[in-house]
Amino acid sequence: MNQSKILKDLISDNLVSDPNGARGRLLKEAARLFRDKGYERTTVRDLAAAVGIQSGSLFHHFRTKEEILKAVMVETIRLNTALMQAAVDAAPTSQEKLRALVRAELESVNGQTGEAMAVLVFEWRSLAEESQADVLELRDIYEKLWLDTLESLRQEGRLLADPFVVRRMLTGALSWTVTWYRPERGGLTLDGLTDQTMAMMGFAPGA
Amino acid sequence: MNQSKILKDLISDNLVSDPNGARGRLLKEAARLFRDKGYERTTVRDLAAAVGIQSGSLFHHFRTKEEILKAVMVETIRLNTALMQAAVDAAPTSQEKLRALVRAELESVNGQTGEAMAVLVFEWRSLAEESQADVLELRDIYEKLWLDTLESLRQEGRLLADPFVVRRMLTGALSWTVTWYRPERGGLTLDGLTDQTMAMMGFAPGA
DNA sequence: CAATACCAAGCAAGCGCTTGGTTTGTAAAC
DNA sequence: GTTTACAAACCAAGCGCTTGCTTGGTATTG
Repeated sequence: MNQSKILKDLISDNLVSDPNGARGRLLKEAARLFRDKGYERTTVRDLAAAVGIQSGSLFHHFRTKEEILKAVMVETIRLNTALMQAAVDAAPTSQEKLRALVRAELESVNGQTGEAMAVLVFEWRSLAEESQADVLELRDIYEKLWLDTLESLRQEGRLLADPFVVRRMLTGALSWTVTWYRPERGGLTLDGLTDQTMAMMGFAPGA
Repeated sequence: MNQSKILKDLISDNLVSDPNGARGRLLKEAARLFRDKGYERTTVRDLAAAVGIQSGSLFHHFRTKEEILKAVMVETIRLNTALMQAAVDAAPTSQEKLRALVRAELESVNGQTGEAMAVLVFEWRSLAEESQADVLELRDIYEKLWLDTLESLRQEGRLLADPFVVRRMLTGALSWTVTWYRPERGGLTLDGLTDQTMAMMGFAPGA
């Protein structure tokens, strides 16, 4: 199952918005603005201007500004859970599953959905506590993918550290790439960056 | 040279504010508030109330709110550069130097100066661009400590990945601990967490 | 008696959001 | 194939509130 097929399925199930529709376009622009300027510094007037409507008209689609932030996060997490699930299923061994997860997360963070993923990481505090709980529930689903894979490696003796700790370290390390990784300069590709991440943990490429 | 000696030297050189003075107390409270609520959500009235003065009186000590943010960052980076320098100097081998750096950064992030370090990481965007340049200059000094150490390990064949990439991965991973590491629960000490970090990279403890 | 530290009051600007009314898309009714 | 009906999408205006910061004056300190 390829990536665009996964996206289409989610759209037809109403789990993520069609990026060509009004709602989807707004969420895309919102993600970009929230990442670039931060949620607090982005005004509803900025958001409205980005999609060419008046600020008041936003509230026809969303009840509050915070609902926009939550929608960005929820839809992003849904899409990426599906992508990661597919990546894991396609890989045969534990080490290859880990590589697939690292690669998928790097792509989430630095690719198409990068803006939204950055928002998920850096604008967490701006979500109301009640909304945080809802999003956390979704996040647990895909955290399990990581933990199962890391647990297998641990049992195979190929990982020295605690899977829980490693997952959290990787969350930080991979998310942080959004602040410095620029594929257009330096010649480091996403595959190259994936190899470097694996190498950092002592996994030689192709082994 | 122990930690409180280092702090005292910096204070007498006017490089960091005495935490008992008016300015130092404000910066400490500011760091806490900025970490807890974010820079934008923290008002000058919040800051003033935290040290028991009127909001207008803040501007007797600082010209703008942003100047407070910058001061938090600059003083934190100065202190931690000095602490890291001491930690590296005290360790004999490359691996022990790396362990000392990891340990020192974990302590910066999760210990006394943790609030300010979290601000340095997560409130970066709220700094005006001009201020960012000033702080970046200071940061380069202590980044060099890391790169020199990682470069040595690389040449010894004990590190498979590129030092630049590893340092950035570690920046993310270690900073991120501030969002989940709670020494009071779970029984994982800072030393334990340091061991886990080293183990993740394939360095067994005490080797 | 000067400098430093502070207070009380408030201003101008910007914020999220509301309101009442108009346009646009769609599809059944005639 | 034009008319009617109606909801969805949007605009223009602005309200009530909060924001960072200023001002003019008063204690406090060496």
